[in-house]
Amino acid sequence: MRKGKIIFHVDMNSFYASVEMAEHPELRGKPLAIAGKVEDRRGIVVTSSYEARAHGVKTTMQVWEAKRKCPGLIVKPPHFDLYRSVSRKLFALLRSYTDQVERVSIDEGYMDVTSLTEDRHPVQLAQAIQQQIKDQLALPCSIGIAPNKFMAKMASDMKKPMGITILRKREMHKTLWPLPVSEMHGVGKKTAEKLVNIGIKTIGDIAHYPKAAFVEQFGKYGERLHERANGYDPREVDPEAESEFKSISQSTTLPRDIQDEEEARLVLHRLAYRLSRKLKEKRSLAYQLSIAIRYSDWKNISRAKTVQQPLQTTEDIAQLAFQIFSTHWNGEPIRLLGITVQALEPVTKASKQLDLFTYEQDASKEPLFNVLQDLEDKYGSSVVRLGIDDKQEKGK
DNA sequence: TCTGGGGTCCTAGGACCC
DNA sequence: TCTGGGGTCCTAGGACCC
Repeated sequence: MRKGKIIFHVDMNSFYASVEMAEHPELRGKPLAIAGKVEDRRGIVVTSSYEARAHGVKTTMQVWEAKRKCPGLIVKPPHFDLYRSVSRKLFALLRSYTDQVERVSIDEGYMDVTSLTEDRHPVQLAQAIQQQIKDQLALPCSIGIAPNKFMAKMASDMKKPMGITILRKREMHKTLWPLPVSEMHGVGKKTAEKLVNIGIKTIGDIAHYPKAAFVEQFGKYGERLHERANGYDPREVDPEAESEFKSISQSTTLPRDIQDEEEARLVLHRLAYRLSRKLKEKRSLAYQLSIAIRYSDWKNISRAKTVQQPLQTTEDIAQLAFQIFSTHWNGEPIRLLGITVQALEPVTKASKQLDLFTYEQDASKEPLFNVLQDLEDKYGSSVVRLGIDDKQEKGK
Protein backbone atom coordinates (compact mmCIF):
# COMPACT_ATOMS: atom_id res chain seq x y z
CA MET A 1 0.00 0.00 0.00
CA ARG A 2 1.31 3.40 -1.00
CA LYS A 3 0.68 6.65 0.68
CA GLY A 4 0.27 9.76 -1.45
CA LYS A 5 2.95 12.35 -1.93
CA ILE A 6 3.40 15.61 -0.13
CA ILE A 7 4.37 18.51 -2.36
CA PHE A 8 5.35 22.04 -1.31
CA HIS A 9 5.05 25.06 -3.56
CA VAL A 10 7.31 27.83 -2.29
CA ASP A 11 6.40 31.24 -3.65
CA MET A 12 8.36 34.35 -2.78
CA ASN A 13 6.19 37.33 -1.97
CA SER A 14 6.72 40.39 -4.14
CA PHE A 15 10.22 39.09 -4.82
CA TYR A 16 12.09 41.98 -6.44
CA ALA A 17 10.60 44.55 -4.09
CA SER A 18 11.33 42.33 -1.09
CA VAL A 19 14.95 41.85 -2.16
CA GLU A 20 15.35 45.63 -2.42
CA MET A 21 13.90 46.02 1.06
CA ALA A 22 16.18 43.33 2.45
CA GLU A 23 19.13 45.16 0.92
CA HIS A 24 17.96 48.66 1.88
CA PRO A 25 16.18 48.53 5.24
CA GLU A 26 15.10 52.16 4.94
CA LEU A 27 12.67 51.05 2.22
CA ARG A 28 10.84 48.61 4.47
CA GLY A 29 7.20 49.34 5.07
CA LYS A 30 7.12 51.87 2.24
CA PRO A 31 5.22 51.77 -1.05
CA LEU A 32 7.86 50.60 -3.51
CA ALA A 33 7.67 49.80 -7.20
CA ILE A 34 10.34 48.25 -9.38
CA ALA A 35 10.09 49.62 -12.90
CA GLY A 36 12.31 49.51 -15.96
CA LYS A 37 12.92 52.23 -18.54
CA VAL A 38 10.98 54.91 -16.77
CA GLU A 39 11.84 57.38 -19.50
CA ASP A 40 9.96 55.76 -22.38
CA ARG A 41 6.93 53.69 -23.24
CA ARG A 42 8.54 50.56 -21.91
CA GLY A 43 8.54 52.03 -18.40
CA ILE A 44 6.08 49.85 -16.59
CA VAL A 45 5.81 48.44 -13.09
CA VAL A 46 7.48 45.03 -12.83
CA THR A 47 6.46 44.38 -9.28
CA SER A 48 5.52 46.36 -6.21
CA SER A 49 5.44 46.06 -2.44
CA TYR A 50 2.21 45.26 -0.61
CA GLU A 51 2.11 48.85 0.64
CA ALA A 52 2.03 50.04 -2.98
CA ARG A 53 -0.55 47.44 -3.96
CA ALA A 54 -2.80 48.71 -1.21
CA HIS A 55 -2.96 51.95 -3.18
CA GLY A 56 -3.88 50.17 -6.40
CA VAL A 57 -0.45 49.84 -7.96
CA LYS A 58 -0.37 46.86 -10.28
CA THR A 59 2.06 44.99 -12.47
CA THR A 60 2.27 46.33 -16.07
CA MET A 61 0.90 49.69 -15.01
CA GLN A 62 2.78 52.64 -16.48
CA VAL A 63 4.91 54.45 -13.96
CA TRP A 64 3.08 57.76 -14.26
CA GLU A 65 -0.20 56.02 -13.60
CA ALA A 66 1.20 54.15 -10.60
CA LYS A 67 2.43 57.46 -9.17
CA ARG A 68 -0.96 59.00 -9.70
CA LYS A 69 -2.58 56.17 -7.73
CA CYS A 70 0.08 56.25 -5.06
CA PRO A 71 1.67 59.71 -4.73
CA GLY A 72 4.30 58.59 -2.18
CA LEU A 73 5.46 55.77 -4.42
CA ILE A 74 9.18 55.08 -4.46
CA VAL A 75 10.32 53.83 -7.86
CA LYS A 76 13.54 51.86 -8.25
CA PRO A 77 15.10 50.29 -11.32
CA PRO A 78 15.52 46.49 -11.28
CA HIS A 79 18.83 44.89 -10.28
CA PHE A 80 18.63 41.52 -11.95
CA ASP A 81 22.09 40.32 -11.05
CA LEU A 82 21.22 40.82 -7.42
CA TYR A 83 17.87 39.00 -7.77
CA ARG A 84 19.53 36.09 -9.54
CA SER A 85 22.16 35.80 -6.86
CA VAL A 86 19.56 35.89 -4.07
CA SER A 87 17.57 33.28 -5.99
CA ARG A 88 20.59 30.98 -6.07
CA LYS A 89 20.92 31.29 -2.29
CA LEU A 90 17.23 30.59 -1.88
CA PHE A 91 17.36 27.37 -3.89
CA ALA A 92 20.54 26.25 -2.17
CA LEU A 93 18.66 26.64 1.08
CA LEU A 94 15.71 24.60 -0.22
CA ARG A 95 18.06 21.89 -1.51
CA SER A 96 19.62 21.59 1.91
CA TYR A 97 16.33 19.95 2.92
CA THR A 98 15.96 17.61 -0.08
CA ASP A 99 17.35 17.24 -3.60
CA GLN A 100 13.78 16.90 -4.83
CA VAL A 101 13.53 20.59 -5.68
CA GLU A 102 12.28 21.95 -9.00
CA ARG A 103 12.97 25.59 -9.73
CA VAL A 104 10.21 26.93 -11.95
CA SER A 105 11.27 30.57 -12.02
CA ILE A 106 13.51 33.00 -10.25
CA ASP A 107 11.15 33.20 -7.30
CA GLU A 108 9.19 29.96 -7.03
CA GLY A 109 9.73 26.25 -6.88
CA TYR A 110 8.29 22.88 -5.93
CA MET A 111 9.62 20.44 -3.38
CA ASP A 112 8.67 16.79 -3.01
CA VAL A 113 8.91 16.40 0.76
CA THR A 114 7.21 13.02 1.03
CA SER A 115 10.21 11.34 2.60
CA LEU A 116 10.89 14.28 4.92
CA THR A 117 7.41 14.17 6.39
CA GLU A 118 7.48 10.59 7.56
CA ASP A 119 8.55 11.68 11.00
CA ARG A 120 7.68 15.34 10.85
CA HIS A 121 4.44 17.21 10.39
CA PRO A 122 4.33 19.02 7.01
CA VAL A 123 3.21 22.28 8.57
CA GLN A 124 6.07 22.20 11.04
CA LEU A 125 8.49 21.55 8.18
CA ALA A 126 7.02 24.41 6.15
CA GLN A 127 7.33 26.73 9.13
CA ALA A 128 10.97 25.79 9.54
CA ILE A 129 11.70 26.51 5.88
CA GLN A 130 9.78 29.75 5.90
CA GLN A 131 11.53 30.89 9.07
CA GLN A 132 14.96 30.02 7.72
CA ILE A 133 14.30 32.01 4.53
CA LYS A 134 13.20 34.91 6.72
CA ASP A 135 16.22 34.66 9.01
CA GLN A 136 18.92 34.15 6.40
CA LEU A 137 17.63 36.17 3.45
CA ALA A 138 15.21 38.56 5.18
CA LEU A 139 12.58 37.60 2.65
CA PRO A 140 8.92 36.64 3.03
CA CYS A 141 7.40 33.67 1.24
CA SER A 142 4.21 31.65 1.11
CA ILE A 143 4.15 27.88 1.08
CA GLY A 144 1.39 25.68 -0.25
CA ILE A 145 1.14 22.07 0.95
CA ALA A 146 -0.81 19.51 -1.06
CA PRO A 147 -0.74 16.03 -2.59
CA ASN A 148 0.27 17.35 -6.05
CA LYS A 149 1.78 20.30 -7.88
CA PHE A 150 -1.44 21.92 -9.03
CA MET A 151 -3.03 21.93 -5.60
CA ALA A 152 0.21 23.09 -3.95
CA LYS A 153 0.37 25.99 -6.38
CA MET A 154 -3.22 26.96 -5.68
CA ALA A 155 -2.54 26.66 -1.95
CA SER A 156 0.47 28.96 -1.93
CA ASP A 157 -1.67 31.61 -3.55
CA MET A 158 -4.29 31.57 -0.84
CA LYS A 159 -2.39 33.30 1.95
CA LYS A 160 0.08 36.11 1.31
CA PRO A 161 2.44 37.27 2.53
CA MET A 162 4.08 34.70 4.82
CA GLY A 163 1.25 32.19 4.53
CA ILE A 164 1.25 28.45 4.96
CA THR A 165 -1.77 26.70 3.50
CA ILE A 166 -2.71 23.05 3.32
CA LEU A 167 -5.05 21.94 0.58
CA ARG A 168 -6.52 18.48 1.14
CA LYS A 169 -8.45 16.49 -1.42
CA ARG A 170 -11.25 15.76 0.97
CA GLU A 171 -11.74 19.47 1.56
CA MET A 172 -11.67 20.55 -2.09
CA HIS A 173 -15.42 21.11 -2.11
CA LYS A 174 -15.03 23.99 0.31
CA THR A 175 -11.55 25.30 -0.53
CA LEU A 176 -10.99 24.94 -4.27
CA TRP A 177 -14.35 24.42 -5.86
CA PRO A 178 -16.01 27.70 -4.82
CA LEU A 179 -13.29 29.75 -6.56
CA PRO A 180 -14.07 31.42 -9.89
CA VAL A 181 -12.51 29.72 -12.93
CA SER A 182 -10.33 32.78 -13.52
CA GLU A 183 -8.48 31.95 -10.29
CA MET A 184 -7.48 28.54 -11.53
CA HIS A 185 -3.84 28.15 -12.48
CA GLY A 186 -3.79 27.42 -16.19
CA VAL A 187 -6.97 29.32 -16.97
CA GLY A 188 -6.25 32.65 -18.61
CA LYS A 189 -8.45 35.45 -19.79
CA LYS A 190 -9.58 33.79 -23.01
CA THR A 191 -10.47 30.46 -21.48
CA ALA A 192 -12.18 32.10 -18.51
CA GLU A 193 -14.42 33.99 -20.91
CA LYS A 194 -15.25 30.87 -22.88
CA LEU A 195 -16.04 28.96 -19.73
CA VAL A 196 -18.27 31.63 -18.28
CA ASN A 197 -20.09 31.89 -21.60
CA ILE A 198 -21.14 28.28 -21.33
CA GLY A 199 -22.18 28.65 -17.73
CA ILE A 200 -19.05 27.29 -16.07
CA LYS A 201 -18.29 29.81 -13.35
CA THR A 202 -16.35 28.02 -10.64
CA ILE A 203 -13.60 25.44 -10.44
CA GLY A 204 -16.25 23.12 -9.01
CA ASP A 205 -18.31 23.62 -12.19
CA ILE A 206 -15.33 22.36 -14.20
CA ALA A 207 -14.87 19.39 -11.87
CA HIS A 208 -18.51 18.38 -12.22
CA TYR A 209 -18.83 18.93 -15.96
CA PRO A 210 -19.02 15.62 -17.86
CA LYS A 211 -15.43 14.89 -18.76
CA ALA A 212 -15.94 13.61 -22.30
CA ALA A 213 -17.91 16.69 -23.29
CA PHE A 214 -15.33 18.94 -21.69
CA VAL A 215 -12.47 17.28 -23.53
CA GLU A 216 -14.41 17.51 -26.77
CA GLN A 217 -14.58 21.26 -26.41
CA PHE A 218 -11.15 22.03 -25.00
CA GLY A 219 -8.93 19.20 -26.24
CA LYS A 220 -5.93 17.94 -24.33
CA TYR A 221 -5.82 21.21 -22.43
CA GLY A 222 -9.40 20.65 -21.30
CA GLU A 223 -8.59 17.17 -20.15
CA ARG A 224 -5.90 18.50 -17.88
CA LEU A 225 -8.07 21.26 -16.50
CA HIS A 226 -10.80 18.76 -15.74
CA GLU A 227 -8.40 16.40 -13.99
CA ARG A 228 -6.81 19.17 -11.97
CA ALA A 229 -10.15 20.60 -10.95
CA ASN A 230 -10.84 17.12 -9.55
CA GLY A 231 -7.58 17.11 -7.62
CA TYR A 232 -5.64 14.91 -10.00
CA ASP A 233 -2.22 16.00 -11.30
CA PRO A 234 0.37 13.31 -12.03
CA ARG A 235 3.31 15.66 -12.74
CA GLU A 236 6.40 14.72 -10.75
CA VAL A 237 8.72 17.22 -9.14
CA ASP A 238 11.59 17.19 -11.62
CA PRO A 239 14.91 18.63 -10.41
CA GLU A 240 16.33 18.39 -13.95
CA ALA A 241 13.52 20.22 -15.72
CA GLU A 242 15.23 23.56 -15.67
CA SER A 243 18.28 22.41 -17.60
CA GLU A 244 16.20 20.93 -20.41
CA PHE A 245 15.50 24.20 -22.19
CA LYS A 246 14.04 24.08 -25.69
CA SER A 247 14.36 27.58 -27.06
CA ILE A 248 16.23 30.80 -26.45
CA SER A 249 14.98 34.19 -27.51
CA GLN A 250 15.78 37.88 -27.49
CA SER A 251 13.28 40.55 -28.28
CA THR A 252 12.85 44.23 -27.80
CA THR A 253 10.04 46.70 -27.91
CA LEU A 254 11.46 49.68 -29.74
CA PRO A 255 11.34 53.05 -28.02
CA ARG A 256 9.46 54.29 -31.07
CA ASP A 257 8.03 52.46 -34.04
CA ILE A 258 10.49 52.09 -36.89
CA GLN A 259 9.86 51.82 -40.59
CA ASP A 260 13.37 51.88 -41.96
CA GLU A 261 14.94 48.65 -43.16
CA GLU A 262 18.44 49.72 -42.19
CA GLU A 263 17.36 50.50 -38.64
CA ALA A 264 15.62 47.15 -38.43
CA ARG A 265 18.79 45.46 -39.62
CA LEU A 266 20.82 47.09 -36.86
CA VAL A 267 18.31 46.07 -34.23
CA LEU A 268 18.31 42.49 -35.51
CA HIS A 269 22.07 42.46 -35.43
CA ARG A 270 22.09 43.56 -31.83
CA LEU A 271 19.54 40.90 -30.89
CA ALA A 272 21.63 38.34 -32.78
CA TYR A 273 24.69 39.33 -30.81
CA ARG A 274 22.94 38.78 -27.49
CA LEU A 275 21.35 35.57 -28.65
CA SER A 276 24.70 34.26 -29.80
CA ARG A 277 26.16 34.99 -26.39
CA LYS A 278 23.36 33.09 -24.67
CA LEU A 279 23.79 30.15 -27.02
CA LYS A 280 27.47 30.00 -26.24
CA GLU A 281 26.89 30.30 -22.51
CA LYS A 282 24.61 27.32 -22.75
CA ARG A 283 27.03 25.51 -25.06
CA SER A 284 24.33 24.96 -27.63
CA LEU A 285 23.79 25.08 -31.36
CA ALA A 286 20.49 25.82 -33.06
CA TYR A 287 18.93 24.29 -36.14
CA GLN A 288 15.90 26.53 -36.31
CA LEU A 289 15.47 30.27 -36.19
CA SER A 290 12.37 32.37 -36.19
CA ILE A 291 11.82 36.06 -36.10
CA ALA A 292 8.89 37.88 -34.57
CA ILE A 293 7.50 41.20 -35.69
CA ARG A 294 4.91 43.14 -33.78
CA TYR A 295 3.37 45.93 -35.78
CA SER A 296 2.16 49.17 -34.30
CA ASP A 297 -1.39 47.80 -34.27
CA TRP A 298 -0.17 44.87 -32.10
CA LYS A 299 -0.56 42.35 -34.84
CA ASN A 300 2.16 39.73 -34.41
CA ILE A 301 3.72 37.56 -37.01
CA SER A 302 6.45 34.96 -36.76
CA ARG A 303 8.39 33.39 -39.61
CA ALA A 304 10.75 30.47 -39.16
CA LYS A 305 13.41 28.64 -41.05
CA THR A 306 15.08 25.31 -40.38
CA VAL A 307 18.70 24.99 -41.43
CA GLN A 308 21.15 22.18 -42.08
CA GLN A 309 24.23 24.00 -40.79
CA PRO A 310 23.75 24.82 -37.11
CA LEU A 311 23.73 28.40 -35.94
CA GLN A 312 25.74 29.92 -33.16
CA THR A 313 27.66 33.00 -34.28
CA THR A 314 26.30 36.52 -34.31
CA GLU A 315 26.87 36.83 -38.04
CA ASP A 316 25.08 33.59 -38.97
CA ILE A 317 22.12 34.44 -36.78
CA ALA A 318 21.96 38.05 -37.93
CA GLN A 319 22.20 37.15 -41.59
CA LEU A 320 19.44 34.56 -41.49
CA ALA A 321 17.24 36.74 -39.31
CA PHE A 322 17.56 39.64 -41.70
CA GLN A 323 16.94 37.44 -44.71
CA ILE A 324 13.68 36.19 -43.18
CA PHE A 325 12.80 39.70 -42.11
CA SER A 326 13.29 41.28 -45.49
CA THR A 327 11.15 38.71 -47.27
CA HIS A 328 8.25 38.96 -44.83
CA TRP A 329 8.11 42.50 -43.53
CA ASN A 330 5.07 44.19 -45.00
CA GLY A 331 6.58 47.66 -44.73
CA GLU A 332 4.36 48.86 -41.92
CA PRO A 333 5.69 50.49 -38.72
CA ILE A 334 7.28 48.00 -36.33
CA ARG A 335 6.86 48.09 -32.58
CA LEU A 336 8.83 44.99 -31.58
CA LEU A 337 11.43 42.75 -33.11
CA GLY A 338 12.50 39.37 -31.77
CA ILE A 339 14.63 36.38 -32.66
CA THR A 340 14.13 32.89 -31.26
CA VAL A 341 16.31 29.84 -31.81
CA GLN A 342 14.99 26.32 -31.38
CA ALA A 343 15.90 22.76 -32.21
CA LEU A 344 18.89 23.08 -29.93
CA GLU A 345 21.69 20.62 -29.55
CA PRO A 346 24.57 20.52 -27.08
CA VAL A 347 27.75 21.68 -28.73
CA THR A 348 29.64 18.56 -27.63
CA LYS A 349 27.44 16.36 -29.75
CA ALA A 350 27.60 18.58 -32.78
CA SER A 351 29.70 17.94 -35.85
CA LYS A 352 33.25 18.87 -35.06
CA GLN A 353 34.33 20.01 -38.49
CA LEU A 354 32.73 23.30 -37.52
CA ASP A 355 34.98 25.51 -35.52
CA LEU A 356 32.31 26.64 -33.18
CA PHE A 357 34.02 26.12 -29.91
CA THR A 358 35.94 29.31 -30.21
CA TYR A 359 34.22 32.37 -28.96
CA GLU A 360 33.78 35.34 -31.16
CA GLN A 361 35.86 38.35 -30.46
CA ASP A 362 34.65 40.73 -27.89
CA ALA A 363 31.72 42.64 -29.29
CA SER A 364 33.33 46.01 -28.83
CA LYS A 365 35.76 45.00 -31.58
CA GLU A 366 32.96 44.41 -34.01
CA PRO A 367 32.74 47.38 -36.35
CA LEU A 368 28.99 47.33 -36.17
CA PHE A 369 29.00 47.45 -32.44
CA ASN A 370 29.57 51.16 -32.11
CA VAL A 371 26.68 51.93 -34.40
CA LEU A 372 24.52 49.59 -32.35
CA GLN A 373 25.70 51.13 -29.13
CA ASP A 374 24.68 54.53 -30.47
CA LEU A 375 21.28 53.15 -31.33
CA GLU A 376 20.93 51.73 -27.90
CA ASP A 377 22.03 54.90 -26.21
CA LYS A 378 19.41 56.65 -28.22
CA TYR A 379 16.66 54.09 -27.68
CA GLY A 380 17.58 52.47 -24.38
CA SER A 381 18.12 48.76 -23.86
CA SER A 382 15.65 46.02 -23.29
CA VAL A 383 13.84 45.45 -20.07
CA VAL A 384 12.74 42.55 -18.04
CA ARG A 385 10.12 40.17 -16.94
CA LEU A 386 7.13 41.09 -14.91
CA GLY A 387 4.64 39.56 -12.68
CA ILE A 388 6.82 38.41 -9.88
CA ASP A 389 4.35 37.05 -7.39
CA ASP A 390 1.55 38.91 -9.04
CA LYS A 391 -1.29 37.03 -10.43
CA GLN A 392 -1.26 38.53 -13.85
CA GLU A 393 -4.42 40.44 -14.36
CA LYS A 394 -6.64 38.01 -16.14
CA GLY A 395 -9.19 40.57 -17.01
CA LYS A 396 -12.10 39.74 -14.94
C1' DT B 1 -0.96 59.09 -24.38
C1' DC B 2 -2.39 52.06 -22.99
C1' DT B 3 0.14 47.21 -22.58
C1' DG B 4 7.81 44.11 -21.34
C1' DG B 5 10.54 40.01 -22.10
C1' DG B 6 11.46 35.02 -21.93
C1' DG B 7 9.58 30.83 -21.99
C1' DT B 8 6.27 26.19 -22.69
C1' DC B 9 2.75 23.54 -24.84
C1' DC B 10 -0.85 22.64 -28.24
C1' DT B 11 -3.28 22.75 -32.74
C1' DA B 12 -3.71 22.48 -37.47
C1' DG B 13 -2.57 22.38 -42.32
C1' DG B 14 0.56 21.12 -46.00
C1' DA B 15 4.54 18.58 -47.87
C1' DC B 16 6.40 14.35 -48.51
C1' DC B 17 7.09 9.44 -48.07
C1' DC B 18 5.72 4.59 -47.99
C1' DT C 1 -11.76 5.49 -63.39
C1' DC C 2 -12.42 10.22 -57.63
C1' DT C 3 -9.43 7.42 -54.27
C1' DG C 4 -6.21 4.85 -48.70
C1' DG C 5 -4.04 5.59 -44.47
C1' DG C 6 -0.24 6.38 -41.44
C1' DG C 7 3.89 8.79 -40.04
C1' DT C 8 7.03 12.64 -39.74
C1' DC C 9 8.67 17.18 -40.51
C1' DC C 10 7.91 22.02 -41.06
C1' DT C 11 5.50 26.24 -40.27
C1' DA C 12 2.28 29.74 -38.05
C1' DG C 13 -0.46 31.14 -34.52
C1' DG C 14 -2.49 31.23 -30.01
C1' DA C 15 -3.04 30.51 -24.98
C1' DC C 16 -0.82 30.55 -20.86
C1' DC C 17 2.80 31.30 -17.28
C1' DC C 18 6.11 34.16 -14.41
